[in-house]
Amino acid sequence: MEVKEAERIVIAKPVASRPTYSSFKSFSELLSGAINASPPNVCSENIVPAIRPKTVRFKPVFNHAPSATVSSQAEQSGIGISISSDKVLKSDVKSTTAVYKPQAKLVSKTTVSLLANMGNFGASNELTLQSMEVPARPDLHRNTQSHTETDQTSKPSKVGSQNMDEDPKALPAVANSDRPSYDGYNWRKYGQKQVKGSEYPRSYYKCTHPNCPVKKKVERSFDGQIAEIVYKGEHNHSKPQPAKRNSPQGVGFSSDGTSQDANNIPLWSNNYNERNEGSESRVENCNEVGLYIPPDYQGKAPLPYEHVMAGAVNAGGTSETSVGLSGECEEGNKDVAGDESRSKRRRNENQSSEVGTLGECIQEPRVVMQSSTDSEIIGDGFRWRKYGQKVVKGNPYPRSYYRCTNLKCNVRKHMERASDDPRAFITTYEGKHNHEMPLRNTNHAAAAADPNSPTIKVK
DNA sequence: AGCCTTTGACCAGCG
DNA sequence: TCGCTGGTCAAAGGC
Repeated sequence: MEVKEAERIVIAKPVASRPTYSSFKSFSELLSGAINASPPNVCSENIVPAIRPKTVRFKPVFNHAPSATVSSQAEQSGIGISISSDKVLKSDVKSTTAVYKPQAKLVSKTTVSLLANMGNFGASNELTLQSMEVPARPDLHRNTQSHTETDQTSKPSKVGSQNMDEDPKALPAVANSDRPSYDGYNWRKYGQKQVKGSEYPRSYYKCTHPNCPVKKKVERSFDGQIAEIVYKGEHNHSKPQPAKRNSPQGVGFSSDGTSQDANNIPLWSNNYNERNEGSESRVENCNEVGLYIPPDYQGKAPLPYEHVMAGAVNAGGTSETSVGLSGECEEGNKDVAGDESRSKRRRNENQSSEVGTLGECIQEPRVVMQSSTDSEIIGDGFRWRKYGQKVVKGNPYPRSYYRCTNLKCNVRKHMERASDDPRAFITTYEGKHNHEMPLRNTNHAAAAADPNSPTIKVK
């Protein structure tokens, strides 16, 4: 376990400084570009049309760059974002967790609270929300999947739960972290296993759609935070319609993770459906940016940078924009809890509000605010609107949810701070951009060029 | 009744 | 060829 993180960490280590927005963009842009475009560059492998959501874990260094956003940090730091998740290291694609360690600063509770206010979402599905440790805004962004992605461990899991305190109903969504359904697809968990290299158990999910080959692997921290999410394959169907099960709990991410959430949760729901989560492939080796992505990494989470960047961006904006959903925090833990019966978990989670410790967590009613502002954040080259924020049970830090502002684009991303390692940000991308990057200016190039910008190294 | 989670066991790939 | 590890299967149980 330890090892794992270490590895992850290794992956990206942004410098403490916060990325400036600009830089951020560039970086992100690069990333985004990579993502979107399937540039000829490198990606020799398959071009996956669909975006694969990836979970990246960033670990910000706590240098505090107060203002620096993660992204910037990354850039500045010259992060090298190397992807070295264990898996990555290994050869396999497996988990792709890129760890990025921006120096995020921890934010005071106040900040947190603010953030929280913004929205606490609990995402629970895949993502677990992390507590609000929030770094100042930028930091907020945590990149997941993965899913992954909270930290009860290190932090008082309680915190996360706090949110949950709400009524079960209110929290409805507490979804199970297990499933990542927030992406709009329905998933069935078919296995869970403790993987050698990773600290957390890995859960295996299959898209419940009849002929859909898509599978996803999610590693969740004890907190429920998603440490890593790896998608395989592309959905050969549209997203299921929202109405599904009921989630007793309510909206949000259902415990099941399945689409329920979507249904239930109006807020999110809009987006829930994302497109494909995964394409099988991975990200392929290359980013558009030209960064080389290790095969292993492929398919997995997005590059750290992105997240980072995004995070930074978001961060800036996050608070502002973010909408907060409250409630659901807990879900993420599901897996964690795993063993417990779901029902119990759900109940407990929802009901129990033990949590609450941190003021941060906001127990807010599920409600949701939709992001009022549409703050559009541009981090990775795409414009993102924060539509939710939630504290996940295990993670004291809030998770922020972003959608691509492009009307036709269903891509979403979740960012959160790893509960187990506040310094780490986890970003999970879902879906694939079906449009070009809005920002062309940005400094992708620059970023790329920027020595500070993280570099991805592949084997 | 249907669907999902849990979990131990089994299988396949790789070194 | 053996052992390890990851991924998947499938029974049991719950909602």
